[in-house]
Amino acid sequence: MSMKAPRGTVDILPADAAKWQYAENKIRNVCDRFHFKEIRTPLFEHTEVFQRGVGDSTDIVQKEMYTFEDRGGRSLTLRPEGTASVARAYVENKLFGNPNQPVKLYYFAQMFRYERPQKGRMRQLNQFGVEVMGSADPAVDAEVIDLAMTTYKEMGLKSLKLVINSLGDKESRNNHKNALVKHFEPHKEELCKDCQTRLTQNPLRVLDCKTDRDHPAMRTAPSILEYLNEESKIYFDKVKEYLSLMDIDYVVDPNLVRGLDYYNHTAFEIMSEADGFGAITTLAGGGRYNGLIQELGGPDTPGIGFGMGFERLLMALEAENIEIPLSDSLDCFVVAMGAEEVEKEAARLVHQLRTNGIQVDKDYQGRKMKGQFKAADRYHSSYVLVLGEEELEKKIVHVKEMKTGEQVEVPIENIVEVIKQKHLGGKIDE
RNA sequence: GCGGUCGUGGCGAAGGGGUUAACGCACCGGAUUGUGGCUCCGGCAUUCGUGGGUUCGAUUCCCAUCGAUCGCCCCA
Repeated sequence: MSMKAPRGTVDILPADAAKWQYAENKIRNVCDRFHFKEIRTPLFEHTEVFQRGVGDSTDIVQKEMYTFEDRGGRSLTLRPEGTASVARAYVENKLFGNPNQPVKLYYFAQMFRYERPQKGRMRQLNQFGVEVMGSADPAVDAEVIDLAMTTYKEMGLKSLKLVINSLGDKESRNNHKNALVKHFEPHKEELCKDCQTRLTQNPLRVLDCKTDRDHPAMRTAPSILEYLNEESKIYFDKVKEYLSLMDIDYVVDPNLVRGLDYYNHTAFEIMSEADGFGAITTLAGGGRYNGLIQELGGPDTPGIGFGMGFERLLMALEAENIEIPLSDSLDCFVVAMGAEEVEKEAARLVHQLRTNGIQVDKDYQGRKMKGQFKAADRYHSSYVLVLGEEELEKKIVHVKEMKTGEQVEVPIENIVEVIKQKHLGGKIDE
């Protein structure tokens, strides 16, 4: 086969699409209760939106973006994440002028990142995400985390771990950064290559390194939490307090460093602890980004949000053996057997039933009667309507209830009525 | 971007340099002249991811490439 979906992309076939719909409906329901509104932004943006929004030094911008030039010579990029786009929309549409602050938004969107695919990592991925812009209340941080946790819990997930940290405000971050450099500088030669470059570009990341995790200097490295100034510390304490009173369990991990430049204060990740989940355990991640909106040309506006991987959500459901209730049924299957006149009447009948709110299908493969019944059985059809030469002549149709095997004769003109009564009762709205 | 494993019919899965590439499931047809879920019989021919090489001959050996998968980096 030469025509294949591009690497890192997949087709979501009907059986799976039903699961997606189920999960999406659940999530929309949660968002509705939290009073979040949906926003849809373009699939691509000017490349600069991500360069400035996400940050030039990040992996995403440096090596993962799908960037192309359009026919007008503009540099565009398929969105690699959601926050920068939403922030751009917030600024461009002057949502900061809306009296309903904070603006609470959610989105379902595909993201694109040029990475090596593996389980739970695709080049085109789907995220559910949330952004709250316009409030610096720590209770909002808790609300956003609550929304994510509620979503997972209502899907039935149990093996979850919420990890939080504070990156502090600008002053705290700078002080910590300087302390880190000072701390690791004497050991620079002993650290891995990546860490040596991290030390100059983004010292925070050194703490996250797995290669050097056992280096003695790691243990004694200055924690960001020790460098939080009074204001940042109070803020973080309040977030934790709100989480506690909502009965949301969390673990503070001072080494949790989110990969995007725009984060400050609260950062969090939700991970799966289910057995055999794979190497990638992060289900969702997010944090506060108080400088981002200003960076994109808007007023100085605080914000916080998260991105939740949809593929990973479904993986987690599978890992915890959570069944998704899927309905795979059919009200009626019309079996037609005979000359063209019969086929014509069958087509008319199918149409008539459908326009009366009944779910109907028929055979189009030229199957014999037995084959048509087998098909009806595969579709789990409740009823089979048999129409042949005889029936056509007598203007009737045989209605067989598949579950019981009972079969009755019904005049064609009454068929809609009878099916509705027999099977669907008052369920159908006209 | 780096490393390990793998790539046979719709699906699952044997095999191994040489006439027609097992088997199971599914599907279609027949036994049952117009009725499903059981049983029996039959059918399912363009071929062993793709390209190249070695060879008298390759699906089986070698190389490359693409893809899948697991791990590293990093993240959803």
